[in-house]
Amino acid sequence: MPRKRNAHRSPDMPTLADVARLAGVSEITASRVVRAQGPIADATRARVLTAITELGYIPNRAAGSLASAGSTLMSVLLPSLSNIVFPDVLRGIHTALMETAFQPVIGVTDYDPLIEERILVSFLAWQPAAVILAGLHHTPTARRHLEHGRFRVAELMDIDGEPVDIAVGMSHRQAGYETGKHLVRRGYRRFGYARHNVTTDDRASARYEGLCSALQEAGLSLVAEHCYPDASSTKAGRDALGILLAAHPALDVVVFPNDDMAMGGIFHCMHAGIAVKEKLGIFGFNGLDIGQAMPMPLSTILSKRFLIGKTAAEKLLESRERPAEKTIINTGFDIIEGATA
Amino acid sequence: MPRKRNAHRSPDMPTLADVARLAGVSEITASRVVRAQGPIADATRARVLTAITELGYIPNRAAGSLASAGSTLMSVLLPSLSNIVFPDVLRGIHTALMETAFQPVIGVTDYDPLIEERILVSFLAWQPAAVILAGLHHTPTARRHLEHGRFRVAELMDIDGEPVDIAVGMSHRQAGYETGKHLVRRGYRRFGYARHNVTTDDRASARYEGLCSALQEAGLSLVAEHCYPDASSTKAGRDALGILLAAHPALDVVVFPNDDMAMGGIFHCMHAGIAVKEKLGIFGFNGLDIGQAMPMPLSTILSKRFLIGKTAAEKLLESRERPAEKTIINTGFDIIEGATA
DNA sequence: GCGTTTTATGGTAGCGCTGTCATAAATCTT
DNA sequence: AAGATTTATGACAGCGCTACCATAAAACGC
Repeated sequence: MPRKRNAHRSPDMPTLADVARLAGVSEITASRVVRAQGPIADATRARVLTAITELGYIPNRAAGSLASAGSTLMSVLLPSLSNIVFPDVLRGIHTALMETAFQPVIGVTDYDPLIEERILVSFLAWQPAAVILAGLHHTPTARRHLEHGRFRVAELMDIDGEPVDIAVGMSHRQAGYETGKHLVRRGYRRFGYARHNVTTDDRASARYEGLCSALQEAGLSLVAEHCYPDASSTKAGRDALGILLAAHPALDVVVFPNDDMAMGGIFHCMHAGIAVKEKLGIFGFNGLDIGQAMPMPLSTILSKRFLIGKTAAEKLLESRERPAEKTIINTGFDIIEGATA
Repeated sequence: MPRKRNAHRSPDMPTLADVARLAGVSEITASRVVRAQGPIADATRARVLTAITELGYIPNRAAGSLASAGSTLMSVLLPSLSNIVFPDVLRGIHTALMETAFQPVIGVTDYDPLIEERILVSFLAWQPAAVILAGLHHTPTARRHLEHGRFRVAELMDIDGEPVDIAVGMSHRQAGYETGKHLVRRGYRRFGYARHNVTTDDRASARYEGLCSALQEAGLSLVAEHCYPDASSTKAGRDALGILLAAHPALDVVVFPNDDMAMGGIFHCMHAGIAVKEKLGIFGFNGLDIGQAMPMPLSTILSKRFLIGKTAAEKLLESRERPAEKTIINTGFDIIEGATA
């Protein structure tokens, strides 16, 4: 019976059957050549490859996914693309997937677990080979999907908790704690903290708690904090420090949730003629390149974002099946002494 | 005949048939409810929706794509994720797709047309609804695929050329030209240029050419240029300016291909005690937030990256079919006077 | 040289969904 | 009220590919 349905296809879009016919082999053999799977005689492979080139054949991944109940897609759910942190993670993922057949599909959750859940479900419709998300905190529904799905799962950035499958990152609580210890050791005593308004940034909160507990151990506590009523940015840091110092001029060090804001803090000091480090210490988080290229390199903690993304993707590729036990990979962090605290 | 092939599926993964059975309707009716397509009685829709919730049904997009010869994926090919420019574009795209069924699939080309071609072909295997790429310059093979494919195409950033379907961006040649005019008007005469090593960044080259022709019109020309032997970064700008000034101390203004490098230039001046603007003008490109949050806001050109991404994605969604005539949308640019030139 | 394993290939039956066409019921015309 | 239109639903056949099983030939073991 003749085809009835071709109307909606390009008439000249070749299929595997066309390739097989031209190469004089069966469809399944052609399929094996395309997927580089199973034993194929060299001569046969060459014939099929020639036919593919000749026809300009492009495999239909939808059909492949349907038939094999799996795909070469990797779902990546990131909280934000507004600062360079998550693009760095994405770059790491991309680097690991470069020479593989896998392709990342990106979603941005805006730090909202409900949006994360919604996007996750829509991604699952593609039967991804793996799902990568940030943090260990998800909605119950999302968590259920992650646990019961037939795909690998990597949770990035944070390792303080119980992962579904793999966690790659660092302890943000410890980073905050080490920040506190370091600054106390340096002689700072009157601590300020400049927060931003994203309350669901669990990592920032964990660092904050770590900082507080380090201060407590030293018999200190935060003298002042200010929450900038908007998202994190350099301007936010600059304005927040201004407000903080106006109310508490005696502060001798201010910790920021990230480098962007900390650089804003430095810019405020430059503008207001405050001697950074001598008069007021500034400490950030992330270790962005730009902070290190400043005349006075920012004191901060280097988070290994590229490495986290790359390691996670590589780890996911190791086995298609989820192993019995969970994996936690600590990529650690480095304190960058810098010149601002 | 009983199913033979279920072994590789989760046994409890419900299909449309399960939903239809539970709701007491045919598969196609259930399908119409899922896709919100075609006329459905309210009562029927409600019954199907209930069944979907009850079963936790997740549609299989691979099957849908196969049957309809189309997908809800939008392929996005970006040159880089290393600075915030393309993540900004991606954010714009993401914002436009937020409430739609479309999902971006990201590829990074590293400014290499051959990698772009390779990734494009692998993306076409998913029969995307649209392809978004940067620039108007592609390999002949890529161009052929773009022209003959059954999907919309948007080429971003640049509008100096002939698009395949839609182009959204600005004239980089003109931006460079306006930069030159502006600086000449300000009284600068001895121009330097600090380049980076990515020779395939066509936009940067176009700006460079525009700058040169503006200088020529004013009877001037570049006194000196330096090509930093590495990728663009703040450090690159800082080092490049150092080298440039060592060889040509008489320069009174240096133009950088982007804000990252220009900020590095400012950092060099701060470090070397050079009075920015009075002694040496610094001019960038992009209008990054961080440059504007500095005590001395960077003089630069604001490129509307978020808008470009958002506009392109919105435009692509307007019609599934490629219209007869090509569209060019000029999002323009603003000169930010700043305080550094 | 005769079983046994390995290598290379093919036939067939779906994977889960949607396009097409058909039909029945409800609503609108004049 | 009879025909024309719109609204709501369904039967069915594939979309292009791969899992599963089968088969035949070649290589191997002793």
